[in-house]
Amino acid sequence: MKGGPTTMRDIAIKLGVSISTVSRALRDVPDINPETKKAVVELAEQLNYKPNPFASNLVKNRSNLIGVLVPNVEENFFARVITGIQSAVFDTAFNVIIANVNDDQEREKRDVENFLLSRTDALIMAPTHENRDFGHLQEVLNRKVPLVFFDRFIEEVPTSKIVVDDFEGAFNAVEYLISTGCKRIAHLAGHDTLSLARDRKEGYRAALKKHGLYSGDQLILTSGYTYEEGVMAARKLIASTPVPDAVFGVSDRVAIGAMNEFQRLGYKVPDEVSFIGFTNEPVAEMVSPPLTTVEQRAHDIGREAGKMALKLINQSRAKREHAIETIILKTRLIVRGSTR
Amino acid sequence: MKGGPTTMRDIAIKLGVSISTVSRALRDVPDINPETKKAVVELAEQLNYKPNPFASNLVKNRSNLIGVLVPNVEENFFARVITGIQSAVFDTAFNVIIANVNDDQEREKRDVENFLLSRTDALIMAPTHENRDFGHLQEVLNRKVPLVFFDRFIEEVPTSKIVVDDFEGAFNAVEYLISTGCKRIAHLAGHDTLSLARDRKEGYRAALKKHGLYSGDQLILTSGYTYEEGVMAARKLIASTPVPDAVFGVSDRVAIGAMNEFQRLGYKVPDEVSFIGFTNEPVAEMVSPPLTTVEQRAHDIGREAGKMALKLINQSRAKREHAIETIILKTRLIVRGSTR
DNA sequence: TTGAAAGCGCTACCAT
DNA sequence: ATGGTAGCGCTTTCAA
Repeated sequence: MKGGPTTMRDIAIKLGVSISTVSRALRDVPDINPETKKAVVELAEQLNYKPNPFASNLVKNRSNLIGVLVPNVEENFFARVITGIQSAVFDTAFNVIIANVNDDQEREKRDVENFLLSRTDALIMAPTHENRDFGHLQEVLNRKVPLVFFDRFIEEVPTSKIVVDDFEGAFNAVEYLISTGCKRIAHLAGHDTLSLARDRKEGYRAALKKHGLYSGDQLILTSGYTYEEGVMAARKLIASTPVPDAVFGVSDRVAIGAMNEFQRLGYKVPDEVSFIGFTNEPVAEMVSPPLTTVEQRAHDIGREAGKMALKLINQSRAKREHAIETIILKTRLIVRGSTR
Repeated sequence: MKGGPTTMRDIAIKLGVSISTVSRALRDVPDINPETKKAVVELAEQLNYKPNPFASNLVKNRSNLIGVLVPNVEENFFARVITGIQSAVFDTAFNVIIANVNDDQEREKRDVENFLLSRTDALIMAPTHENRDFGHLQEVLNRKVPLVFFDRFIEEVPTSKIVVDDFEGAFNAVEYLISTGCKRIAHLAGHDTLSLARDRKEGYRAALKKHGLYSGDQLILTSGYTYEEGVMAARKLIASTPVPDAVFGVSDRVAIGAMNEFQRLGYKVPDEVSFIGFTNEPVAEMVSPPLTTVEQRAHDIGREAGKMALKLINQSRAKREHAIETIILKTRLIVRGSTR
């Protein structure tokens, strides 16, 4: 009995059994006398015994930690994904540890290495934009640490992923614009480094083509995702002739930036110009008019990613190889006041 | 040489020295021959040696983890605080582990206990609304684990904290409304369980009193913090006579909800009614008109909290007692279009 | 300045 | 069903 918290040793001594027996009683192992088990568990309870995670981690070389890397927690989408992951993992033995990468590949590398050092049992991540160097992710695969991508993924790194159907989401959005009578639909696009940006752009093109409205990419502006970039893009669109009668943004923020700037310069929304965004952040319903957008199901993405990580962890333990699985969630168009 | 990663043992054998020597060489201990140290460090580098955190944690009974508990990551304010904490901790030996408590005291208790089990070296948290039971926090104090509150705090739990001057922020906001000619200023208040809600309310009252405009609390509505609650509150205000000519909200969201509802029902903002919020979330500049608000310096709060946690950890190590320190950051009024 | 040895708390293997 | 023992990788006495 040394000062610190109760250990198995304490329990073993008080009960006159061996430490091994205590260890077995406290876990779900078969070979244990129910009465012994009961006695141990009761005494453990009474002495407020808590296992020391380091000791068992050291032996088992696992951490019971799931590492999550997001580009930026301050983006509501990623915050919601985190909540989703946590809800999937909440009543398991695992804890979630979050790294905020700030869309910086160097930081991503560093954080992935840190997670590997900490023996995280799985990694869930949305890789950064500029991923040309996959060494750190390859290392994750080499070590057989389960890796789950969400939202974004890297073709060259074969692993499981959870994404939404970006193509279809964009397609439906643009088709909806067409159904309300819009003819000259601009797209504020993200950079082609991200598959989601490419897919949304493709969905946009496909919808136009289907309805005979596609005549090249003149109405595509590679703006980026932010509010300010939306404002800038709007100015360019307004300078063009004729001015578009609808704008489909790769993100809610870029769409809102554009919408506000159009309105500031005197255009009526949605009468003269319609706007649709992508993601359905809370801000979408607070702006005027409320933004029609594509629900990206952040929470579901997170929950599925968490579930998949847990599943892969169990598979690893059973020494099976990971099957690479892709879950594609369907989006849903949320119609609000920014469209006719 | 067993398959796994390089250990100190591997280095010791290759160099023909003892493990103790390797251990000393790899840390900053004085009693070590510079040449031995050099040789060890070089070989370690070459073999890509990485210390096993569990082993050293087991011995030292520390985790190099700083636990952060936030009510809800999906609130932009808390996401920004997290970024701030991470920026303070980034190039230290520590990692930040985040728990998302969902404003649920039971979950907070559970997560605090988890952190204690994981031997987190410090805790940074904004306690939940309904904190009547402090057992888990008392336990943190008992164990001499540094505890830092931010944004919210609990009088009964004496510990260091980082807050903004809520009273002054509210006072300045309301005084600004008065300076623009508003006379009948309503306050959408939070519940008195949170000191920040009480302080903002007091700041509101004090500004009115100073200018002879206070005549009781009839214009105070205890609405809550959300957009929807703002919408509801607006309806009540509009039903009252006379209708207020300004609204000061305890949060940006509640202010925006109210502002949108006033506008929907035909009121001109800011000509007929002015609005001020609190926090300066990004949404504040996206709504129409852009919301005047009190900058709450989330990032600074996080950075200060992180720095304070690190400082307290070092003090603990030196076996000194913690000095309880309170850092009060000054707010700043950001004037936009929702006020005259 | 270095080495040997004990031990952090737990798991897992081999006996019995 | 239980106990003994070795060992996970590291830090930290104590001796030399």
